[in-house]
Amino acid sequence: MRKLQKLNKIYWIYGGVMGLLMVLLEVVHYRTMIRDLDIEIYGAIIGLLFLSIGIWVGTNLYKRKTKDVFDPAQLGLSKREVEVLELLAEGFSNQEVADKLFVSLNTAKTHISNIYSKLNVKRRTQAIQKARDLALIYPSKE
Amino acid sequence: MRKLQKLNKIYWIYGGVMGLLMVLLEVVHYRTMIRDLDIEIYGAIIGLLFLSIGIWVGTNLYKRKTKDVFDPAQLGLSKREVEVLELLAEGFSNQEVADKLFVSLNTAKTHISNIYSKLNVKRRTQAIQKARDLALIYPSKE
DNA sequence: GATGAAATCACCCGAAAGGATGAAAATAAA
DNA sequence: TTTATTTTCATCCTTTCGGGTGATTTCATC
Repeated sequence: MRKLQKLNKIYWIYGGVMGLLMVLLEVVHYRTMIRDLDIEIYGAIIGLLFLSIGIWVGTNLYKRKTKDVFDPAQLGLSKREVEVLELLAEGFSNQEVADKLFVSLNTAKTHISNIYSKLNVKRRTQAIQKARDLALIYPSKE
Repeated sequence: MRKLQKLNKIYWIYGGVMGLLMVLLEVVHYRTMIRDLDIEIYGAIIGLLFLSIGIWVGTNLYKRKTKDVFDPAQLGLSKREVEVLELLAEGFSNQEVADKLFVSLNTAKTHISNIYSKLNVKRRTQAIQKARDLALIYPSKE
């Protein structure tokens, strides 16, 4: 739902930009016609213009794909569970997670198990993966 | 040293591709001249061509930036170990890694243990962390 | 004050992961 | 060809992880 809306927005932006560029193309076109420039120069201008547009679109497309922030609550994750998840992603063992949160090992395990079922995964490495993909935790250092 | 060589290779590839595209451009150009097509069609072809080229270059440029910073050999990691490391980062279990590489579980475990000692870590989550930080593996999916 | 969600803890059990060690093929390098 | 490295596999053992179940305590909300 929300994702679709976002995507649609992106499409609108791209569409608008494309439309503007079409107008620009026409302007350049008629300008060159009037001044009777060589067709090769015209082609070069068009080429350069669209090349830069393509690069811009390409980079932005790639950026879009890799990000996108999510709401932990949407997955039913509690505050505490997000905390645990962050510690998991930092490579801590169950015992270490328990120590850092000042709870027992059993409690930590319970949280972790709940996280797994809510994220629909089976291993901690997968949980970290998923959390990263959903940007529930910081994507990387620095 | 090796990194520079790699980059140079990339530049050569880009250069070569660009050269080829110039030739292609000329071919399209003369073809349209001969057949006396409208200048607008010519422009559209050039535009589309360079747009797609731009998108391709753009995405690849972005990928380059985020990848390939470190030399695995510098840490003493063998080719096979890097392979295993990538599978670890994708959240696979020891058994799954073994299956994907068509080796026994014991072999996979040996590789993994060696990776740990070479990366100076104790758990697989830490290995993934470190590999990510050192950009030994791709930062994110796809 | 009752209700429900969140957080806490415990116990059991099987599966997976990790450590230590040894060793046989296969490849690469000398 | 001989040496060195990589890749492969094995066995034994300990620790950690994960699943399942049940229970108690906060805490906010109605």
